Amino acid sequence: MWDYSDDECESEVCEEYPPDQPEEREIVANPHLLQRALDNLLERSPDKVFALDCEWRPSYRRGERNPVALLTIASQHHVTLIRLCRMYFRDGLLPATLMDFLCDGGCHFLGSGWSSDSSALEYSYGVPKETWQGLLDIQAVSKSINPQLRVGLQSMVQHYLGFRPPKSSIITMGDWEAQWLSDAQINYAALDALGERNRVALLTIATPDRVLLLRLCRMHLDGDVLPDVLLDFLEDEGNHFLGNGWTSDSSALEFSYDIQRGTWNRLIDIQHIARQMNDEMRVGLKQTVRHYLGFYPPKGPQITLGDWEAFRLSEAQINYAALDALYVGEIVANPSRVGAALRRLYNTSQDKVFALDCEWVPNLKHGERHPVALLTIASASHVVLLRLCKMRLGGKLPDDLMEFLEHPDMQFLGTGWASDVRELEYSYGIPSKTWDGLVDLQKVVREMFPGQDQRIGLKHLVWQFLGFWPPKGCAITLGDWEAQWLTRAQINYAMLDALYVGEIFRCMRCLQEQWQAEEWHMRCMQGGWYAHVGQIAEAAAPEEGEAFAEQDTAGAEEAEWDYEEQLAAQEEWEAEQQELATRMQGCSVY
DNA sequence: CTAGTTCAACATTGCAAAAG
DNA sequence: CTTTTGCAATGTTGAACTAG
Repeated sequence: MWDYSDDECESEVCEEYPPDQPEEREIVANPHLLQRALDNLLERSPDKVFALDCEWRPSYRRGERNPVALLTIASQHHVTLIRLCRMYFRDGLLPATLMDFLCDGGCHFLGSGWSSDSSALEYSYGVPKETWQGLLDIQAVSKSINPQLRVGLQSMVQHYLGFRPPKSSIITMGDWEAQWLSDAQINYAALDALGERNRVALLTIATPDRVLLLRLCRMHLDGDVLPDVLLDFLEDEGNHFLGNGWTSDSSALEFSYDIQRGTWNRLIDIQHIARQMNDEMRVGLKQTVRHYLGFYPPKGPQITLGDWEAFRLSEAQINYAALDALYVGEIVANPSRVGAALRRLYNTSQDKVFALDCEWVPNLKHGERHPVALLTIASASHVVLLRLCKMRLGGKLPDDLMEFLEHPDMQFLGTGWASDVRELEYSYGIPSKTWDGLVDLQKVVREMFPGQDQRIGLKHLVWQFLGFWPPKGCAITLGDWEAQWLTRAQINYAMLDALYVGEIFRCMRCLQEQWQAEEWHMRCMQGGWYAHVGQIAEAAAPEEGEAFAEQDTAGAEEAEWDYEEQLAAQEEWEAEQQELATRMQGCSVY
């Protein structure tokens, strides 16, 4: 049945032992001697740590699987080779004596790359995979302390033991593996290295959670209930945990060990922190702040979310009032008056930068599609509301308007303009190339902050650059834009919507000029925004800027505050890392 | 050689936000 | 209410390793 004879196998085992060979070894090929051999093994192994390995004949054909021929059980000073191939088991299952030994809760088992061995044992002798729940796979350990190192035996031996394993035929290799695993010193060496690595290698992000995962795996051996030591450690308010992309890990843990996600409420995800460290602007966002503050215990002056909101709101009132009072609005429903209105708009504008926005009756039902009802054009001081739905245009915009829109000297702005382009093309056949020169602030911000959440609506832009949350009632947005008379609220809404866009753009430009902070500069360069807006700024006349100086300084101050907060957070994080490092020292995996 | 795994890249799905 | 869009979780595939 076997390619190589039994004698050959045994002689290899006997002759090729390394110098530090075990004092005793035993080869069992008779089921009746099994109990005695196991007792003997237990007796000589005070630490009850046993390494396991299986050997079977390689299969070279699809579907062909050879049963496990040899099971090696090794303690520090004793190796027992159980020649399963020589034994006859009545029901094809391993004898109870062996199974009892393997399931003994008082013993600790080790393996290397055990998954393949366990599947082979299951196939050969019906050993259920659950038997190995408490087995510690040193490949996993090695991976957790040194993810770069290959988990092959060659690499691991060389790394942990400092010499190259004898490279020879498959047989010697296999036997050497048995010997290698049997030597508990190796395991100790590996685990010693683990403790050491834990201290220094904590920065390698994968380490903490892998180690923690191993602990769980290890603890599970001793009983179905999670050990109190571990639970206490996890729920100890004095401990701090770090993770990297923890969401997926926590779900895996929940699935595997039924650990509640709530356990990780206090866990700090380094990915989040890192993202915020690199990005000063987005920290101002409400959601990010909530997230941010939610993770850090209140320090110094208590800054709650409510306080934040209050702080913002006071500014919001100022801004909102200023915006509302500053602008002159004009509603045009007569095609013949479009030209005059646009000329007024053009003449009162100093920088020739115009913000555009469209409104239409919402398509509430499937297949419904309403034409654009209102086109809002805003300069820095004037707003023109063109009620296209009242002009009886017959699917074509007035020439004056088209001329205005296609004028090369003017700069147009929009946010999320893609959908507006679609609607305008559908309603009035405006070719999309008309908008080639249009700056979409949404796109600009997306370029500025790569890697951030790209779902940036006008609401967020206003918050980010103007410092308050615009009131955006659904009732107005979803209202009837084709009504005979627009309500005051609708007019306000439409005006502000367009004005916000213009204000944001001017705020950006002022920030660009005023804020010489290095990060900002870098970010602008990176995002290509500098070139984008800078070009426009050069072409256009200088901005009067008086009305907005207040806002800009406020924005700059705030950004600076955020930046300082981040520095503090970074220091705190580093301190926590230190603490964690010392803490992890005390919690070796084993 | 085959079987099993791990990890990446890619596609798919569901969800939340934003738009009117 | 519908639609679109990006994100995050999930599923799938294939290459690279490791095992005998």
